[in-house]
Amino acid sequence: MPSIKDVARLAGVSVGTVSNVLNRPEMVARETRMRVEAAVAQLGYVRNGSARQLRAGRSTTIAVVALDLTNPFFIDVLNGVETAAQDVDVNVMVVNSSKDAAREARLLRMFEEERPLGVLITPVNASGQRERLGGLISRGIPVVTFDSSSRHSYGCAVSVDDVLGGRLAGRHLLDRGHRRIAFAGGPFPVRQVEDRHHGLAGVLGPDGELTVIPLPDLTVATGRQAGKELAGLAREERPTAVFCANDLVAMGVLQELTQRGLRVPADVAILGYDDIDFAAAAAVPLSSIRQPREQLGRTAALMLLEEANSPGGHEHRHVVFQPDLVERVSTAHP
Amino acid sequence: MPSIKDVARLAGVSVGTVSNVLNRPEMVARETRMRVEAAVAQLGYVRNGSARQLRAGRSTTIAVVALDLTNPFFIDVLNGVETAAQDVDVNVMVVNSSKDAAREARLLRMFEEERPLGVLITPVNASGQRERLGGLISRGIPVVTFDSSSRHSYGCAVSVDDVLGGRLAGRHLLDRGHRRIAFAGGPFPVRQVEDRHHGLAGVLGPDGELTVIPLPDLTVATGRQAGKELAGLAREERPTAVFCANDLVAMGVLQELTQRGLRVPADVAILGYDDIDFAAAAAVPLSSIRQPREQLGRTAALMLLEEANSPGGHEHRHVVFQPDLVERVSTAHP
DNA sequence: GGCGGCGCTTGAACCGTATCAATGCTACGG
DNA sequence: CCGTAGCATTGATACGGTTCAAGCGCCGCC
Repeated sequence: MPSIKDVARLAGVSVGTVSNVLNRPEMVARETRMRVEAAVAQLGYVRNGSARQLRAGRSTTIAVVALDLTNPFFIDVLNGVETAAQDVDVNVMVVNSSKDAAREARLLRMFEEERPLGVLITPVNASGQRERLGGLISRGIPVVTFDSSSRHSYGCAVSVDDVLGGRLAGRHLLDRGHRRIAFAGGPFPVRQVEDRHHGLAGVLGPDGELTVIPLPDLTVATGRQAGKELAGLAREERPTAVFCANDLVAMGVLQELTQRGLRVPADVAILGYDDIDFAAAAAVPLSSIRQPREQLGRTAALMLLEEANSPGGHEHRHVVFQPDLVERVSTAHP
Repeated sequence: MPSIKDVARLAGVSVGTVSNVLNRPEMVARETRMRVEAAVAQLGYVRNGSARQLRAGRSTTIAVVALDLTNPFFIDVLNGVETAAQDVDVNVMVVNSSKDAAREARLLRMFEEERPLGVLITPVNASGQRERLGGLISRGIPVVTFDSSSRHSYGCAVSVDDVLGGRLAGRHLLDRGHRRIAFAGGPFPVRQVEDRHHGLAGVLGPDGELTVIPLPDLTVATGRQAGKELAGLAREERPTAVFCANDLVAMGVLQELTQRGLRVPADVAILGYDDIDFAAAAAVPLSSIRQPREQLGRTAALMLLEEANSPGGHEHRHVVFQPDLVERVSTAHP
């Protein structure tokens, strides 16, 4: 495997010069540069990343710790991150915590060793967050949390106003004439779930009647569970609309209701959250609360890069985006 | 930032000893070891990954170049990879080529510099595959292709028999009494698409009447396009079943047909491919050809690790899995 | 008592690169 | 003709580990 020394020897220059050709080509004489470039090509030389990083003390890739890659929401966020990173020639690597705190801890420990340019993370849960992220932060590795489960973060953060999302949902359903409304989601310690519920409840006020269908998880499977519960209720006490804590749940509810002969939206209206592509593609296209996913990712990446590039003082910021409502058939007028 | 030297000084030993405590603890005296461990803890020392890797010449993380993270299929494969890697304490990092050849090339170049333990990849396309992967291979970095678009690979490969998948689909639809059958998929240079079509066509023989609805891409959107085409046909010439090149397409077809008042499976049966979770959760649960996704990933990872651990001779292998059929409502008897 | 062997530790070499002070060279102005 | 400025190149050093031959002290054996 040719090293920079081999290149130097072949080109008849010193290693310093080769390094200059590679990193600051403008400061080496044209003729020398060409000789070096020829040698590089001839040997098929490629720089050694570890050596560079060791010397430089910093990497050039940012790490994203995704909470759950099976949720398309994160994939879209990821796209935003990659867009921003690409512009400044920074690489993005993704790892998957799969909502597993132990696994997340392992990954973060690994990053303490690898020292990426920065870490973008949706932490698994609030408890222990401080300890798990502390190692990175104290080592000077910028950490930006996005869509965090915790209300207060250590460092920069970007999120979407979930209380507002809940309010949008509530107003929309009231507008459509619904008064008996269900909220399907959980677990409740999760901030997003709590906030969305809270926003909804706040808007309904005394006029509405709010039923909560608690779920252990936000997946299609638990959504079906919720659908089953709804379908089991007598018509006169069944909510006429369900607000689901995310689109996966909404899809499950939709499927179960449909299969049990209930019509959406005529019998029960369904409103989801996240506006994932699959939601629009459902049999009854789902209305949903849309989060600016790519923008979320892009902004998070930009904040991370900014922090990484300002060695001195850096003001941590907290950017909050606003969700909006996407109306589709599942909440149309009966 | 404390280095190994600081630890050595604090513990009153040489750096070599500290290194031994970290890497071969059994060969250092108990008392010394404890002193070193105490020093490590006190300083909060963590090893420098780049330095280790520079010295060792090899990394301990394997890289996965995913073709398209928006397709849940790959996420499941990824899970299999992570399972296998976890067992031997190897990390997995994911990057996303997004079906973009230029991007893939950039990522592979980066890996030539970073020298991961190995690279797992579904190449964007067959053409140019040799050049893009050649750099890695000639540098001794094992490459395993999975679900590759090319029929012949350089190195180990794991894939699923798509021709068989097509045959299973064809037989099933014939069994159900269908004779006018459509295949929706594309682009055709893609091996998977070609093979699935080929398998189907082979089984139909002269009895059946096969219509091909070519698509530029396998997404929900193009699936809707296909659905529109189907719905536009007069009843007597409309195929009574569609075999879709993947589940995303099938979902699009399903949605469009349903919205245009056609019943599934009564008017048109739909058969998908991949058996992603969303397929089971569709309004009309989709029948689909299932690929052993996690196993695909697990096997690919194991082959990669094996190659990485056999410095001498290593026989490249090609493992082919068999798909099977999952029957659901979308192809039930009318 | 000397010697061999064993268990543990040491110190130095090395991995491949970036950086920077020092050096050499040229050309130019005084 | 000398001093100097400017440019291109060099060579040494540091980055933080791992590894390995060599050293050291101690014990048991002959």
